[in-house]
Amino acid sequence: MAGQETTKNRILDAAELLFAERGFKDTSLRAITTAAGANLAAVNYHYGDKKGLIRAVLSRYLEQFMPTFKKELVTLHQRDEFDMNDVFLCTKRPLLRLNSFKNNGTTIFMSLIGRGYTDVQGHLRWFITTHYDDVIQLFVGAVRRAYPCLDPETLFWRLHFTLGASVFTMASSTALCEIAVNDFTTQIQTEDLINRLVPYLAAGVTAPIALNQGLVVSNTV
Amino acid sequence: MAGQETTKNRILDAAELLFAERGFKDTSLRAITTAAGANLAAVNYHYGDKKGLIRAVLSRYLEQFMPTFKKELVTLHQRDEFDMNDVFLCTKRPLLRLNSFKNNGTTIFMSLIGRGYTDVQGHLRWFITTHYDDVIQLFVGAVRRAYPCLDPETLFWRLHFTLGASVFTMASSTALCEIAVNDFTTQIQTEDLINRLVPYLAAGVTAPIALNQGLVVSNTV
DNA sequence: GTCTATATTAAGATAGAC
DNA sequence: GTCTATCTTAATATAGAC
Repeated sequence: MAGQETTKNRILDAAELLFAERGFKDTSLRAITTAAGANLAAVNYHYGDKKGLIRAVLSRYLEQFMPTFKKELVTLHQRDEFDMNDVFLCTKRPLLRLNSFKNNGTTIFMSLIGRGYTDVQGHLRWFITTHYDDVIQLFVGAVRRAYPCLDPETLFWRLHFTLGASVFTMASSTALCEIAVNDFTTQIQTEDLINRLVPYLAAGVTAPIALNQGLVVSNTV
Repeated sequence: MAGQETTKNRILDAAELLFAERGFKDTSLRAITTAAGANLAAVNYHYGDKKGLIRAVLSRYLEQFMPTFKKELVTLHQRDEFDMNDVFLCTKRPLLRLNSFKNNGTTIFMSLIGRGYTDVQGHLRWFITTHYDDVIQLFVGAVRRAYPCLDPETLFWRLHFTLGASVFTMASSTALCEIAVNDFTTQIQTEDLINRLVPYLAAGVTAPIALNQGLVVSNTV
């Protein structure tokens, strides 16, 4: 079904690699079809246009990731109490599972998410909030339960910072980890990266609430 | 000297706004020259090519930011002791000073840095490390002094996470803060954003060192 | 320094034969 | 479904008059 070596699938496979490496805008349909050993016209035939191909690449990964991520979150919510590390650790298993779905799957997925947020403005964001809003709500709810004293505005910003740290790391992880390439090492590195990222994010989100530490430049009273 | 209303400067002013908004790749020379009220050929005449223009835009801001940032770091290093918040607060005054250099200067600079790291791969990174390596070293040194027990690898990754959270927030700050537009409110928001970001980053960098929390999938012993 | 006109390149997309 | 050939558009860049 999903893994057939059809032209349509070869294009998808080639596209996700190139998109992850160079970004969506910087990857031409010619580069994709050449890498896939397909004809230039094939993309338009099978996916309508480039946007359709991007959507297909993103959704294939999201359909792998989101359901298992949701399961983790549901399980977490069943516990009486948990901390912020537990919340972020919910991403771990779903992320690593992508490596069995596809070679280097975790890294590719991470890069794609990063690209999707920086390259195409709002495209991915819209996709996720319309299709997977329930998962987002579960996640935000878990963060709130783990640290209830966060006011909504601080929560909003800190989740945004978190997204930034994750997405940026993800998008450039290939460039950074250009050391080892074979599968086993990649597996180790991916898990290691998550293990490093989780405590950082958890500590950031649970930081003491900022005081009003404005620079007093000219205080008249 | 620097603020003359020459065509060359009008192009620079128009370019930095458009680059910050849409990114480097998505901003055509036509859009820039039109906004600047200049002829299309003027960019090539004054800056050689588009890369030259991008460099000029970036370096004009970096020349404003880096020297004052360096001063703050030197002053910090003179103290007997300081914590991680103090380290990150060194960015605050230099960043806000950009608002007197130019309207909305802080936000524009932040966006440009964000764009520079995501759009053009390595371009900005090279620029900073070759021209301002001393400042980077001072900064990393301050982080080390504030939290000496960090091993080099953990330090490396956490600074990278920090860069990601900052850069991503910066690049999308305009999109997020599309609420208020007038200068006074912008000033407030910029400072507020820094005040929110600093404790998050400081807490992340000083998080407890990650234990080896690997997923035991199939442990044979 | 500034303009018009144009060269060059590259990309997305489609028509129509097979 | 796949291919060749081609259309269309848009971008960077330059030549050469003024």
